[in-house]
Amino acid sequence: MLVSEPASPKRENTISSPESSPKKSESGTSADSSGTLRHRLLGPSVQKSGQDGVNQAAVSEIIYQASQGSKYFEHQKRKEKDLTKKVEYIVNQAAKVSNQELEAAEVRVDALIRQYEATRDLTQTIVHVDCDAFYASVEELDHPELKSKPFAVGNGVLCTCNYVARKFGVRSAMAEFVARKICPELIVLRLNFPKYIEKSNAIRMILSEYDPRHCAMTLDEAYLNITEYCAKVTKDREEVVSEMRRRIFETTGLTVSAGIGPNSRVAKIASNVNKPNGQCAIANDREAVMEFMCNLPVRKITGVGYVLERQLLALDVNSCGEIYRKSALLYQIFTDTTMTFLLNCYLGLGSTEVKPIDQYERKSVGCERSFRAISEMAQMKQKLQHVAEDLEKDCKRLNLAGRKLGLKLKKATFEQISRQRPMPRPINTASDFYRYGLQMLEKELPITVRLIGLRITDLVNLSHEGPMKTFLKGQRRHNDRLEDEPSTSMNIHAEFKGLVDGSPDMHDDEEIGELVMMIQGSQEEDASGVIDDYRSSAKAIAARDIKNEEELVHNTEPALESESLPLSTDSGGSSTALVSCPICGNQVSADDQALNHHVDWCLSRGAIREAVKETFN
DNA sequence: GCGGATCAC
DNA sequence: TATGGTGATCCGC
Repeated sequence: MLVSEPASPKRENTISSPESSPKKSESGTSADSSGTLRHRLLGPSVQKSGQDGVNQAAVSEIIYQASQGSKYFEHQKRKEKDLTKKVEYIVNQAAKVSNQELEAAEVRVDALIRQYEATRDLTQTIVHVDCDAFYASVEELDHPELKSKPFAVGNGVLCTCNYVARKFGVRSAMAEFVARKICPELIVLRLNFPKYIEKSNAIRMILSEYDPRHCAMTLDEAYLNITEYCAKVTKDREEVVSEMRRRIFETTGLTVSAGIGPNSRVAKIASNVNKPNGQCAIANDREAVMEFMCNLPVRKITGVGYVLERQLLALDVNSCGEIYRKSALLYQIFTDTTMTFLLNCYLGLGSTEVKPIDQYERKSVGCERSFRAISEMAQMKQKLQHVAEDLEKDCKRLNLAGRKLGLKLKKATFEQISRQRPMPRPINTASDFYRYGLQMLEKELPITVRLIGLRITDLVNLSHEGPMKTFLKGQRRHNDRLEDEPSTSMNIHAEFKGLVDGSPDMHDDEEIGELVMMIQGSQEEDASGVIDDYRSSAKAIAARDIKNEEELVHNTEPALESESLPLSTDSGGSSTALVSCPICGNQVSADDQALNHHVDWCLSRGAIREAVKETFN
């Protein structure tokens, strides 16, 4: 059943003209970057829906004029120049590739394609659901009079805007002052998360009926596997999704768009096709999938951003189908990782597994803040302190500590620098964050910064139980662990990477007990001996090197953060006493664990972070 | 392992 | 006058 023969009929002959790229006439140093710079300044949401009648050239000119001369503008200009240089380099490299090399590459690429093709799974029906202009639509429910007026949600930078505003060329991620130049009558509302969270929960409640294990990526986006549901109700998948969308609209007043396909990649891309308030289904059929992908502009592929698009275009790869046409050349230019990613896109392959977001293990937690550029130490200390306190809050809430601390600075010029340092022990307090962060900051002086951020990695999970229980648990035997906590995010990472069982991805219980004591106990000063002991006992970090094969490339799977659970998904099923969530006001099981979990989710920065999301729609 | 970059949202 | 915050991953050294 595995068709090894690529469907795409033609592949560009290796003996193709080396001088076939017409647009290289301009020597790109600085003169031609004006055009691409405008493109860059336009931002990431240009090709999104709702901008049909927009005069992009005029909008682009206004943005350019409004930005010109600012530090931000100059930084973008530098970056654009660098990129142009890099693209030129790549084109030069491409010209040097010999026909012999191309032929050899062709053989390898074909082998790769056969290998990937063999993984194709057309048995699942995956749906990607995407709310239309989510924040804006929620606001319209409370302010119906806004429906006919251009308005946006955000603060300084727009998170999203309604479709009226989009007609003017207003977009998400646009600076507010720029947006007002484009659309002087624009109304800007501030973010109101409790409202968005509540609506999001209501939507997820409905999604759960179609797939209790759906994956809520953000407040306004989710993946479902409706294979089982369709079988159960013996209904057509399009009918099912249509009904689901109708129900969402009837109960929340919000419209959503959906994509249906054999895997998440196809579903995700398809959900944008008939936005807003539409759906698009791609049959679980190899030809249908390949055809759908074939004419897709490369920028529409999730994972292809501004930079990769520029590089692909320079190699005359405009559409997804052209990836195959140029695959031998691409193989010589890009890394294996990128090549794997591109070929999987061309083939329309993707993940067919959907699982709840809380099954993913968080790898870092951080906090950063922008402000007017400063250079005095006293002021920087104050900002650092503030960031450290915010980070502590998140750590406490998530019950995490970190073995490494990272400092991020953005200079007044918008140039960013980051410094990272292993800690003598896992840390999770503001005072530690501040102290060690300050040490790193001092090494960068003198400096003028407009942003300071702190982030911890190499996380230690302190959750579930208090230190005592954890300590006791540490005394037990290895075997006890398995039947213990069925759901927690401990070993999921390993499972995710296909390691499943004996993977030493996390620390075992003994280590955790030890860690808790170290953190809570010797808060002061680095008992170096003890620490070295601890560190040397740390297990080998598997995981990283395993991605050699298979996808996992460019976010094949959603890599997400922490807790996400709707209401009363509570599996204990015990007494179902309900209380009101203090955050969203919804009814939640009064069960301690369930309630805590829900509140955690409600407060989650992951949810709040949505503030700045919706980089499109 | 670190720092810079890219990407998503 | 003026352009976000959180998290992940990849790549080159």
